[in-house]
Amino acid sequence: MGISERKERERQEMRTKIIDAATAMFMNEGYEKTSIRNIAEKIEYSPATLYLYYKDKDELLYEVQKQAFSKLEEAFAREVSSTDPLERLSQICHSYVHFGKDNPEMYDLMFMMQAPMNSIKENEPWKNNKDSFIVLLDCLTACMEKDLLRFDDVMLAAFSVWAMGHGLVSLNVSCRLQAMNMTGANVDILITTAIDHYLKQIRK
Amino acid sequence: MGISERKERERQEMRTKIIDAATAMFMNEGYEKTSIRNIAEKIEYSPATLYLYYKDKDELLYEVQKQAFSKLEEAFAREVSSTDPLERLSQICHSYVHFGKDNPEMYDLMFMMQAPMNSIKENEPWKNNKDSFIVLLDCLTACMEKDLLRFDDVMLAAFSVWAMGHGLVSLNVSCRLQAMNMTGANVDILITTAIDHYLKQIRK
DNA sequence: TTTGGAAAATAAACAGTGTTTAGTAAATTT
DNA sequence: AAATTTACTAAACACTGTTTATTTTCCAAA
Repeated sequence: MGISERKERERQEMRTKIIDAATAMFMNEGYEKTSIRNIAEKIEYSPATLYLYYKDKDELLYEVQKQAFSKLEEAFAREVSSTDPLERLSQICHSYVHFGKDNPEMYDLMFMMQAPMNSIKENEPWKNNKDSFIVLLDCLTACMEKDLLRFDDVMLAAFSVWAMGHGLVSLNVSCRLQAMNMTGANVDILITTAIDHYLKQIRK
Repeated sequence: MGISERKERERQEMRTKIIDAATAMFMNEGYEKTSIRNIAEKIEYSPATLYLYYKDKDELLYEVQKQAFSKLEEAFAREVSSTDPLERLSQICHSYVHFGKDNPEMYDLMFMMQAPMNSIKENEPWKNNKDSFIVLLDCLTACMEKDLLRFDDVMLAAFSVWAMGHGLVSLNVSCRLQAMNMTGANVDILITTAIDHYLKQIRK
């Protein structure tokens, strides 16, 4: 019978309706204005309804995070095009930094906030970032097969590059770059310079 | 007359009483359990009283952050002892990482959370981290005077080292290292290895 | 020493939050 | 058409940060 299938389809439609609204509010209105009640109002349902589709707010945030990672992967697909491994690595880094600069709220949700990580079951790894991490991992593997980098271990290389990129972006997102007294465009230049400098330093 | 002086002294005592309680709760009970009401209960005053001493919660968090930076400076004073600039740089990095690992809630407040930064006046730089940043800056200046590092600009060097250290620590604090499937002690080793590797890479 | 006024502390309320429960309305099955 | 499952929601609960009006405490002058 096709009726239970329709029900299941409607259920999925409702789920995407919710996270689409949540994602949009997150990007436009920001984290502050994104409450269960506000999301419910936007999709014209009662707040309690959201709990029929998601266990709690953390689980909802986890789904929004998943959406955000899709957007990062899209950015990679658009901006990482070179066949030269080193050039690819540079494109990945700059695409990552660019994404963080343009979507600070999303970046916060993806890499900084504690909340969405609470809905991950014990002994189950976080896998929302898997695909985008693999992009980096594959690129570094290609680099190291050609012996282009000052690393012995691919995992260590991936972790190091990620940490540097994340360090630069997150210090900006969390407004800690006020430490060095510079504003706006200067910060962008500083971050870009730092990334390029780092890529030179790890090159053989 | 000494009476207004006593009043001022009592006012300061009350202020420290509040942030001491807040700091303790932050470190022991964690961020979740640290509400204005809970702090007020701990020091046996009404919640409204706190607002006679601090404008809002963000300002309170900013003061707690200040306390946290004092603790980081103490850690530096204890653990950064070498006269050799490169060895000093290594000590600074490891002390920083160690601090972040042992005080994740404090680290969050110092370098990741948005909240405490909201109480900084426009056009006024963030200065809670000034002293600890200067420790790094001085060390790097000494390193570069002896031409030991692959950097031209001290500020760029400081920013890069800080970003790398922060990247490593904050990805751990925010539980994003579940990405690489490893737990507990392995993560510590990975972070330490990454730091040491980085220090080698930036050395001339 | 009593009284007036300033200063300090608070009770209670406001507007918001995430979440649960009990009850209603709609859709499906019998 | 009646019974039952499903979908939804109104209302409440226990919190949150913050403000206002009121009370208590303190000090200084009459």
